[in-house]
Amino acid sequence: MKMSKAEQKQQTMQKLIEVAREMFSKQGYADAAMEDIVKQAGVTRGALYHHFGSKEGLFQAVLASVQKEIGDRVEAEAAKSEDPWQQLILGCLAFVSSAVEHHNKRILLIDGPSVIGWETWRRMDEENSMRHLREQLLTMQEQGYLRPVSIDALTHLLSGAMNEAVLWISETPDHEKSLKEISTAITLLLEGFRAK
Amino acid sequence: MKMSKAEQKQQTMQKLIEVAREMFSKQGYADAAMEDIVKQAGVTRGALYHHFGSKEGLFQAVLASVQKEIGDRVEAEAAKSEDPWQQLILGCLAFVSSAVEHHNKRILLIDGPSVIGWETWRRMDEENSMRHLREQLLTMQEQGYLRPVSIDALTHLLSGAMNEAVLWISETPDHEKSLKEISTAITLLLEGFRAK
DNA sequence: TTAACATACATACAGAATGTATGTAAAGTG
DNA sequence: CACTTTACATACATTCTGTATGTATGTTAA
Repeated sequence: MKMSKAEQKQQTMQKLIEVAREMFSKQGYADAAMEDIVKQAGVTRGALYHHFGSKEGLFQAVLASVQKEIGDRVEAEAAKSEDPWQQLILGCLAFVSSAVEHHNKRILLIDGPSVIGWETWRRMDEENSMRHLREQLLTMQEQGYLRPVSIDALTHLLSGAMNEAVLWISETPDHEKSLKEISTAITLLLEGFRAK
Repeated sequence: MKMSKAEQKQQTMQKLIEVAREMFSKQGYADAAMEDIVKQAGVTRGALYHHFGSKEGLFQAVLASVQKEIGDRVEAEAAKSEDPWQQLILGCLAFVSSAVEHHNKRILLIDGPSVIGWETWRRMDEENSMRHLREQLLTMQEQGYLRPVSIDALTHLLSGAMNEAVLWISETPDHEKSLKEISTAITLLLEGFRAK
């Protein structure tokens, strides 16, 4: 079983990301020691620093993988309808529910902005998981579904609202109930922007 | 000029909080070294650990002071109207604009949840700066101003939206312009919850 | 008023964690 | 087949938090 350098690299990085993702989400970034990560991944500090350069670099890789997973689910869910308004609502709810299910909220929403800085975090968020939201809103405004309003402002308001919703739901004892409450509230919230 | 223990304590703590607030907001929590903080405050590590117990303890004290400042401004602003609906809008805008002005967003919104944990951060936020939002919404619902909706859910949605708005505005080149856009958007957003 | 005590620090040190410099074996390349 | 690059391992330097201990000064009660 000979391995090419490329395969080896891919495999080592993947393993490190997996292990790090687990530890970052359970202990938080600050309390996860590189020493433990490499030990559990079966390599040494050398491998980690060779591929990721720093602890922050590793975190960024982990964050990207989490964002991508959620982004894919949102996209798939939104595509289930033809009506733009319905697509928007479906996408929002898909984001909230899939982010809640995923036990990586800490990486995605809590440590993310703090560790890599808000600007970088925002850029990554937009590229991976929030891209469609902005596009969807832009399209809807062009087609006259929305009242006149700054799309950038609206995008951030919605994004912030949903992120906080995810964290809140995760803290409540009855996820299903609070998810329903959030769904209702988001639907009403969006109603405010519907062109009359 | 003899100083009582109580005075001395008060003075040292205040000075440490001031210095720490400066460094936390400029360099971020992780990159602010206790050594530098105590040096700049003119005391030693002993004093810091005596009063605050840990770096996290110091941060929590700093966060509380920032939250209190903003909370006071929000309260004052909201009290300028008699109409509940107007009060709500005034309070929201006061929060956003005063948090934007304040150059401690990093402490308040970015490092806060990460350093002391989201649950603790939320509790502090509710006690200091977001308390009135929830109360205001509750009152308004009782008086029939709002559609039937979970107040908890709504509170978190609004809070999250505004926090994100603050960060976004801070990043834009023209604060005044983006603040206006956010104001419009928030007003529309709230409109969705108005009882018909 | 003075002995006993508590408080507010200072100092030195221990422990842990990140990052870096250097070495090495294997794969890739001309 | 020489030689270069890559993917690591290992040892070490640095830095930072937290703790243990010492001390001077203010406070309190007999």
